[in-house]
Amino acid sequence: MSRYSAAEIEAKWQEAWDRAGIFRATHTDDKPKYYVLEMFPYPSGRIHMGHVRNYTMGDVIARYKMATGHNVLHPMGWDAFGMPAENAAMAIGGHPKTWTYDNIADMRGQMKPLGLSIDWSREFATCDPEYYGQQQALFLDFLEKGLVYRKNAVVNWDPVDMTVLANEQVIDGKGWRSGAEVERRELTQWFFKISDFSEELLEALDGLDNWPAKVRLMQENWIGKSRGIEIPFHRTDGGDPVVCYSTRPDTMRGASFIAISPEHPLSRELAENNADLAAFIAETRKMDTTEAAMEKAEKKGLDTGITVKHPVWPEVELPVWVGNFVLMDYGTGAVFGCPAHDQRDLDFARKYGLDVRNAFYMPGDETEVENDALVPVKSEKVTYIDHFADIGEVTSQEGIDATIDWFEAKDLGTGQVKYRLRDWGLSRQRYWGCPIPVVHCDDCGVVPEKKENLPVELPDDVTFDIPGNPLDRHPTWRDCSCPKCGKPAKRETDTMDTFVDSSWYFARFTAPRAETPTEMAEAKYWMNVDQYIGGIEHAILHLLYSRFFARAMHITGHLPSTAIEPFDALFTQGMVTHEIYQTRDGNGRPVYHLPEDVTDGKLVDGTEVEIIPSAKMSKSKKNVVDPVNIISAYGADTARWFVLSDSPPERDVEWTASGAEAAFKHLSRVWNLCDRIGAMDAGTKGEGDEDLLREMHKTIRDVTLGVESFGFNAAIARLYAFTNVLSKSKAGHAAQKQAIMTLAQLMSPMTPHLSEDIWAHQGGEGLIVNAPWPQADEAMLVDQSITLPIQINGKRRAEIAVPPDMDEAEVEKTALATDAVVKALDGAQPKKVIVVPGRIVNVVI
RNA sequence: GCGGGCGUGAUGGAAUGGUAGACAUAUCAGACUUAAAAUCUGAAGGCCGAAUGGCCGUGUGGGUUCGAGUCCCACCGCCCGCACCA
Repeated sequence: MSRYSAAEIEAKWQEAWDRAGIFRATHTDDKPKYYVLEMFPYPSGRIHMGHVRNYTMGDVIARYKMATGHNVLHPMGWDAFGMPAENAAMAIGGHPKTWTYDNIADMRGQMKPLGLSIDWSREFATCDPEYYGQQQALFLDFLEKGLVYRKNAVVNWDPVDMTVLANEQVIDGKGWRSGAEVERRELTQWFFKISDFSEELLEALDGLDNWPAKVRLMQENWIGKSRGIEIPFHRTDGGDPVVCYSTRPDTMRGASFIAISPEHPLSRELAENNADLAAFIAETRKMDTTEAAMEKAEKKGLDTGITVKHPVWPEVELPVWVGNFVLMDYGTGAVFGCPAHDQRDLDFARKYGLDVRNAFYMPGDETEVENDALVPVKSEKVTYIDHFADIGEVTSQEGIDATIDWFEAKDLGTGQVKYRLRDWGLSRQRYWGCPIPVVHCDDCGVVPEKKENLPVELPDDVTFDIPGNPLDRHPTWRDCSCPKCGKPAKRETDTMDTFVDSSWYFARFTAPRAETPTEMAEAKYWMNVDQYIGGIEHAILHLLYSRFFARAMHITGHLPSTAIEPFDALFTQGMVTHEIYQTRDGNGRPVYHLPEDVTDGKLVDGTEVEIIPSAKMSKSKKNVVDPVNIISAYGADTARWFVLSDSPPERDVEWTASGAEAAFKHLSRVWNLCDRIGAMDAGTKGEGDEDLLREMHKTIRDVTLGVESFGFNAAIARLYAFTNVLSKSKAGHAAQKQAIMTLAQLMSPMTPHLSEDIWAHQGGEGLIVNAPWPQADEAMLVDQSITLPIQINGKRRAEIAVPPDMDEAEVEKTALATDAVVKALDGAQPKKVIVVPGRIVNVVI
């Protein structure tokens, strides 16, 4: 008897697939195409279990689709620009380019043993000049269509990475990568006009039926549509009115002050002749250097001395304050305060002694409140009658809309739809990114580089000994001639946000060597991505940007109109987690230990470790298992099998040594079964052939369903169960052989190497990867006898064995004849008998 | 604060409104072995019982239904996303 040797068979079959060029995708019309894509990795240098899980899921889909007659595209590339390469260059010397390409080579080497069905001929890295040159071409086309523009803006500045961050990249006031508190700076930057697409990006979410509802909802919230109204408040001194934005004009009656942003033009204007105000504005600016501080900062304000008239009751005058809490870049930078119905406004009003006025009265509340009366705040949600608009009850968005209409009808304001989504700032003051292909000319201003001069390549001779952007201080790289007038000019030294790189790579895979960003015929054929798989952490940024890019690429003629939603189906998989093992050093600080150094809760020297519940694998906590070690210990099939088993794919899966061990044991068992069946005499007759084959067909049905619905864990459980049946089966050789070959096929998306080997051992024709997916025989799915539970008043009391086609009346008769029912009825008639064919009988007494 | 999700054995989890706990881990027992590992066989939600069996059981409390882990309402707990957004 031979032993299951993963190392041997995995290398062998990978070579066989390579030789046959099985995974190379070619454009043919004789089969339906299927494009499966996993979010491409950042080349950090090591693959981790998260990668293994992600790519294994994609591989299961890809291989299943191949077996079901699809022309599959399953590519892989590298999201290769970004800070870590520069950080490495700063920390250990060397060049980001060398570091990155070395890492790519390493990771490719670690990935290939997984036996993924990837078309490596399409591989590229975003830092290849062939790729980013096409990205520059896209940029120029976007520029021409007004999809990208330059403006002066207050931006998020990461003082550690020394670069600008998009709003989306600021999390809790900190840089998403560096974790440094983000400052606000005013700079001239490039922006994608994603905000023009707010409504479309929002509306189209409805069509993304095969996206997780959660992701759609997150995008919806991020786009943040709100309907409100802009209302001019006329100044008592005759100056330009102060226009406020509100989504709750129904609270207008409770308005008791106006607050404008320190960055509001009026604030700036007034500050010129008001030293106190100038000081206040300067102070808020200083205070507001970090977003985090802003969130916690006390609400502060300063009275400008200006007053405005209430739009509905002009006799009521409201003071205008400058408030540090008013954002200039949302709405109009000016709001009216309604302290009676807003906690923040109330805090502000109390602090500065401003009025608190009730805006509504409760139904049934007989006492009408005077305009300027101070009333207690009603905290409960109220159904209220609006005082100034004769529009009845205002309880919902419809009521608010009616209020807006009322204001518009009286010419007191203009209804406005606003979005939270801002334009996407893409300029980064970094070296290791795609250069923005424009030139600054003293005479012509900002001039796009000519397409024939693309790619604008990054210079290799740069150093990272001082912080900042090496392109800025490069002696010659900046020098160029103006594409327009030919005079000496300077290149832009900012590079693009790396999210740009990942916003269109899926399209590039359809024609990775094209001389243009895409080739329409290829894009039309392969797009959209039929199944996209990746982490939930990209629910907003990457996926929203990609959706914008697909639209922009359509407008610029790089994608067909059918591809503006690039991902037909999205699946967000959970993480791979592991327990954390820690001890304490002399000062009580935690010291972490690698799982491989811990046995039975103890270190080699016998020290007991503290076990902290499972968390995302992270190097700093040392709760990592290196896929390379797992593959060399057990083989890729074991790793693949285990990351798919146990937990539903969308949930986290905990890596445990015993689980990995169990996966390996199971594969060995299947291998041994194959051996056992191979050793049987071909003519051997046995017992229970039909039972085995029935079970086999049910397994085909269940596993097929499982694979199609991302129920990989359930599919695997079913395969375990069938293996158990097969190993105990006394069936004859022919039936057992059929069973093991089908088992191998059903396992092949998950354990392709083992499956190939079994197939070959059993004399299967060709490669299993080319074999069509087994079909469940309907006739074999029906048992000759089924067991029906009998309930009495909803509690299970007995069961009967009946033929599956027995009619309901007969089933009822049989059920009523069982001892338990006869006894319970005690001669009486049942009130009701419910027969659910094939499932259950319930006798109601 | 707003929005969303989830609560099932010791553990991961399974279950189109129809026998709750499939499958796996850990555990226990047995076989094989001088022994261990490996392998194989079996037990196992809780309580009562020698047993046939009975009662209870999917966070808590109600409801709908012949029948609820699943649907509805309220509450408790945990997780995630968003947020000086007017």
